[in-house]
Amino acid sequence: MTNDTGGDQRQVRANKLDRLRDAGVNPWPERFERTHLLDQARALPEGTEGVRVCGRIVSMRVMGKLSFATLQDQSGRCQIWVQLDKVGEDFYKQIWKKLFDIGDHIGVAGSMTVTKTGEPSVAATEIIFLGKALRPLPEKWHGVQDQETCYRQRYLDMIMNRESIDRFMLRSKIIRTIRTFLEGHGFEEVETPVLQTKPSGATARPFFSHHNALDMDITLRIAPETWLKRCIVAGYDRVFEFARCFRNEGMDPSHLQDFTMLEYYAAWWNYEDNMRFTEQLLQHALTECLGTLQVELAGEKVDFSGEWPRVSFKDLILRDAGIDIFEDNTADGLRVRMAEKGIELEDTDVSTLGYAALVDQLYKKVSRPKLTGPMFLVDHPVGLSPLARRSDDNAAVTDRFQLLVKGWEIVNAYSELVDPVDQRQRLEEQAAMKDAGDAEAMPLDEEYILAMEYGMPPMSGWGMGIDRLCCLLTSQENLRDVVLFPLMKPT
RNA sequence: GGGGGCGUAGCUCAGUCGGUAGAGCACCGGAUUUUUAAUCCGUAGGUCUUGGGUUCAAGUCCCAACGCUCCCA
Repeated sequence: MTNDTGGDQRQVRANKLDRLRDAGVNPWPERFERTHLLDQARALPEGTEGVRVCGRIVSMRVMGKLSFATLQDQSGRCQIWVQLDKVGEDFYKQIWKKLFDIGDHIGVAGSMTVTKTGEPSVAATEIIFLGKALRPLPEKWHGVQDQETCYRQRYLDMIMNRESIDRFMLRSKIIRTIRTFLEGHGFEEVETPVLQTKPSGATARPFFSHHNALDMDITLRIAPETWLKRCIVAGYDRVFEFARCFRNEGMDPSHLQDFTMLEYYAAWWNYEDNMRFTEQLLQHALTECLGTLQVELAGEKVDFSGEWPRVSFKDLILRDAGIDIFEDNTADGLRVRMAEKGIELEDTDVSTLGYAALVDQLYKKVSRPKLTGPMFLVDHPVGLSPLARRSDDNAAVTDRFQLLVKGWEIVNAYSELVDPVDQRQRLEEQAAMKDAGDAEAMPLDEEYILAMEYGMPPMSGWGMGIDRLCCLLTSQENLRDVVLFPLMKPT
């Protein structure tokens, strides 16, 4: 080939594809018999024979009769050493030099060698073509820097940026570690429906869809909660689910519409048992996955060791705003005192909020951003927690906790409400708020109350944003950086 | 919803006061038997996100759209 313009690198590679076929080389063969991952090969003693490795070519240093190339697989990288008189002159000059590109997949058979510069290398006696890449990889030194490309073409990000693939491997390990821990503590993994006839288990705006066969509008689940509690009614002692959930709300670095929530329910526990278990679970996960209980996030040290402080909702707001939220627990009373303290909630129509929603907004405004944690926020007002058990000591609050880290709510849990009469009443209040225009309020779910009426044991339930936890443990500040393929608008 | 930043070769980035579109890597041709950001010689590669406008002249200034991003709410 002489007059190739080189302008269109894809066209150049497409031409090489034809020439590979002309030379009798299958550009996409079906398999390769491998003996070692690349990092395993690197660790082999010098002189080991019969080594067969494979991977993607990520760099090539080609000379007249001798070449080096670096292969990459999931485990890492290893250099290969290609010598003209070992692989044959025709192959070296016509196939290897002319038709192999960075980005292609190849297999190499040979023996382990260490080069003069001390680099472990597979000295090739045979090179097997395993897959043509029609497009060039990004630049070898800088890789892909563009955030948009990293999200839209995550595979490029992961090919080029080792820390990116490491981050996703760590996410898998975190999930694996937690799953194993739960299984080791008597929890059964179950799967519950994503398609729902009405959203429940949280206060959030759902996605809507349509079921054609039943000609029925449906929503995607916003939480697996009421299904998992039905499992406890059914007789499971402890259940959990890694549940993909969907909430049709605002999108920012700490909220995605499509996210993974781990929920578990344990019969016979209360929320205090659950707080202690939460400490064990997360301390175990941190130790296993990071080897430390000190996590640095955005330049701030977060220490997960020991027992984490418990702070009540009331005390927290009293501390940060000087307001006792229970002194006059009406929306109007709270509005008056917020005005006295000069606290304004921009962009929110304060006059329409109910008491509970107002407390929630106040907390998000004056307290949540300041919290580094880890800290258990406890004793939430009843109106904020329609599915949580009312405290026996104070009917205005629930036996609930949230784990806060860096202003993020990582865990939400409570002693579950198992009283079907109280439950009905509270869902009726929610339904009334929904009728009054609160899009987040929970509708009344008769099917769920029916299940409750068959009898529930005392139990404590727990939910954790897996994506947020992964951000914490990988020192990321944007959820999209721990999601393989985040939703992007079409270009 | 409001505000800021960004969009130039496959990738990473320059581009001055508005005056011929630049580099490195990658690619293409050649040389090269211990390289590892290989080296050396020679080439080629552009709808400057899109659409309007101002101007003798726009990557550059103005307006709008699209996409990404950050902050505020």
